[in-house]
Amino acid sequence: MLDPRLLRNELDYVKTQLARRNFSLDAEAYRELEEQRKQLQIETQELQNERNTRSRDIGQAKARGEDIQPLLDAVQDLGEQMKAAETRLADEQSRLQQIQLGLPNILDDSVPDGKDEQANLEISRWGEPPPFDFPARDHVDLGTQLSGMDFELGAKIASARFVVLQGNIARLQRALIQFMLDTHIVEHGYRECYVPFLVNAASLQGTGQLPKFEQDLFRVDNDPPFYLIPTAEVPVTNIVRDVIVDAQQMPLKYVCHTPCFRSEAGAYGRDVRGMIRQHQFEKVELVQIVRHEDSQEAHEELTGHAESILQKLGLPYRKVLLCAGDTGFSSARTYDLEVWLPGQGQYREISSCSNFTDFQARRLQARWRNPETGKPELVHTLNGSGLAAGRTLIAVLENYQTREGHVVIPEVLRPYMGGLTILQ
RNA sequence: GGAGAGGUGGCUGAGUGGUCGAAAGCGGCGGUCUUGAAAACCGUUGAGGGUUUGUAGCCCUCCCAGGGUUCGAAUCCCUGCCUCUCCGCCA
Repeated sequence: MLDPRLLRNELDYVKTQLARRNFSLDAEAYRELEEQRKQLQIETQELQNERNTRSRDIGQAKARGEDIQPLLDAVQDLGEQMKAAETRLADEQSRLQQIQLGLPNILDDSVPDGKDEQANLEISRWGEPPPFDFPARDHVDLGTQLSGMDFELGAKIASARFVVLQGNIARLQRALIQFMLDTHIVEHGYRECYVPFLVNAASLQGTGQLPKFEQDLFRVDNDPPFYLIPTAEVPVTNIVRDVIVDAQQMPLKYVCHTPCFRSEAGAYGRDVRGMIRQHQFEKVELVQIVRHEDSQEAHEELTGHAESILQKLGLPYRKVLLCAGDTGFSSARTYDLEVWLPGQGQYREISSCSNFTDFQARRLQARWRNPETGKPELVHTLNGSGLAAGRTLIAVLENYQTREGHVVIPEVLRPYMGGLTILQ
């Protein structure tokens, strides 16, 4: 959510900023609603004030043993008026709030213009695509040949976009997850956590998935409904919902492995082959809760933590700064890390690292107490995949394949694989 | 699933329907004392919002949430959520 004061005082600025995302804000309509709100709120509060004053007088008169009937008569229809005003104000405020909840974050100045991924800005490349002297197989062929990756079985048990992994391929995915968690805990100072995979609507509104993106989520038929988490970002960031964090505890750094569930509505034709786009996948997520003046630096640091996993695994990747049109709803600035997939002959997203500034914090009422002012201030929230384990598994299989269709296990994973060096 | 108890400020914990946003204690902050610290003592200390150039003043809201009764609700009534205890069941 954007600062309501900013919307009130600098509406044209907001409109210009949001236009970068191709989001069109009807400034005139908003201004009108805001004007009505102001009138209604003043009116309502005046009526409440009168009610309070008169009730106090009645109390005092009664205590003195006076006849209070005339006073009671005088306030006869005050209550009605006040209730009516309160109702109108509540309606008006909820109308405004609905609009506010639908407005995306304001982009950082450094975000390049552009409407889609074509305009993303490549920042850096690391590693070289492996120089195979044979035609590269994709992970579906490799996985099938190694007999541990079965999409038909996934479809039988659940539906399309599910997979069953078995044997050493299943173990390899688990090894990747363990390796990532250990690295972030030991080397990068994150705190591991375990969280609910089903969350309530308030949590999803806090991080920005609701009310606007319900079609991307799986809803569980419960009253009130639960939703399967689309990312650990949701439960982990909600740790600080309605919390005022002590200054000494800042920054908070969490790492969390969870399955993620996405309906992929609107992506029916895309990436239908293989494990690239599944309804369920494993991910290790990094979340940071920081002071506002630290979030830029934290964004670089967190992205670096995700990069270090790719580097330790020896996977070639590039780092991309997303353009205005490609940056997510809640984010002010996002880096994508794209890993080289020999089977596709292209770089594909394996991590997305975002600075949400105070956008989520305002929805979450997530604050910290600034010792300098003694007052609560909104935190800044950040997160990034460190990394998407399913896609990392794919990347390992494809980049470490041999002519025979075997897969060499990267050094750093061998301790997690009981010393195994090759899948065959 | 059955039976019972309860949800008040950072924490503990009071609160006959009438200046209660709320006693007291702890904690925090500031000060006195001290070479320094501790102890003691004094003071101070919730959050959100409106108006406004305003971190000034004035005002509104908030004692789990949502309704209701009343001139007036932390206090009374209803519903929901959550927590705790016991029994049953279960990983």
